[in-house]
Amino acid sequence: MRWPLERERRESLAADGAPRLLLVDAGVAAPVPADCLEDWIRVPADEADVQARVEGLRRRLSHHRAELPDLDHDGVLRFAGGWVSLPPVEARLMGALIDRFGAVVRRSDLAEAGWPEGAPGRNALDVHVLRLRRRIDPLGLVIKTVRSRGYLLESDAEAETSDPRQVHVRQA
Amino acid sequence: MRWPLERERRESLAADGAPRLLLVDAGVAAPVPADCLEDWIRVPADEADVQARVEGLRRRLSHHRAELPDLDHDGVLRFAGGWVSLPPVEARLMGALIDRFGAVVRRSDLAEAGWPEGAPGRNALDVHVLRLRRRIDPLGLVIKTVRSRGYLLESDAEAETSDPRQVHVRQA
DNA sequence: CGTCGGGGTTCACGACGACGAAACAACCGG
DNA sequence: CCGGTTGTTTCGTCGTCGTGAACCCCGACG
Repeated sequence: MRWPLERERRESLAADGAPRLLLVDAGVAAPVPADCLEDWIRVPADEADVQARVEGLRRRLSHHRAELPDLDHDGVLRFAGGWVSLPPVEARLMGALIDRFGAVVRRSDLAEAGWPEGAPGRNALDVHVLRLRRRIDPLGLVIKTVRSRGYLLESDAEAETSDPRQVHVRQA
Repeated sequence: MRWPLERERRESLAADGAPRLLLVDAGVAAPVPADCLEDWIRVPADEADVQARVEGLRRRLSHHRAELPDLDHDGVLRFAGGWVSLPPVEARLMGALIDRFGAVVRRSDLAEAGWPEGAPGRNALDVHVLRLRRRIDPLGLVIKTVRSRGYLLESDAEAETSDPRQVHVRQA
């Protein structure tokens, strides 16, 4: 991406833990990388050099961090360098969503995961999904609704590239 | 260091886990970094760019091997260039927190660490955590509460990226 | 073409429990 | 006597979790 042109794009990607290569314009002070998944190069530059940096980023990405959100036994959810703590019910829901990260989890399965001893009212699940959404938002995680089928967890970087309506139709 | 002149020095430093900045001569293919603590720049280069890369490496270094707070046998806690002395009980609590730095320590485990001969009243732990918080604040250390699960020690640099719920009003 | 209803989202509320904080009493070493 | 440590009590605050209800979107149906 361009620098400093695409400043806010950099921040949103950083929040998601996505790798970034900043093409720094001449005469601009070089930015200090925010984390291990960011690099920069001054343009104009040799194409081979750019490729070398991209390859370096790619290697760090795979070797360094698992792409999956991680939920430990104490209800702490870690993702993209940040963390939040989840209360018991939401931790169990999140566990079920992570098990099928990127795929649809049916409402009944979620209810089963959240309340093994039998679910309370029907609306309880909706409310907990709402609260879970708010909680994981700062980590760059998103819970999407697939109408009348269930919910789906993904990182909001991938979320931009998919049209909700098409997902709805294509699920047949 | 020079590249490709000091090839074997690069390998020995890499083995030690030391950060490296390769100054790549013109006309030589750029090497792909072996790990997160290596970077390269093509010479001749602007001095400011070199400094930016060095700073980036430094930041990654502290990110990777986050220096742990150090607690000696006399109850002196050192971190980030400063120190405070801790009374016996709080020193034992801090020891348990450092052992699991960045992870959740259950209240029961903390109580066990603080009072091996049996815990006093129920609130004693709360109060000691409170006093510990005030003591370590000037060092840039933060004890976060993970409700109904325990406590978690981290440096306040990483704290910015985490749980936004617990932003406390700071006291004079 | 209106309206009805299912599916989802969001808010407000109440009950309960966990935690924070201050104030206080007892203790101890210099 | 004084200041620092320790433990307790008490009260206030806030997070958690279920419920009810308002609302929105959209497709079905007469």
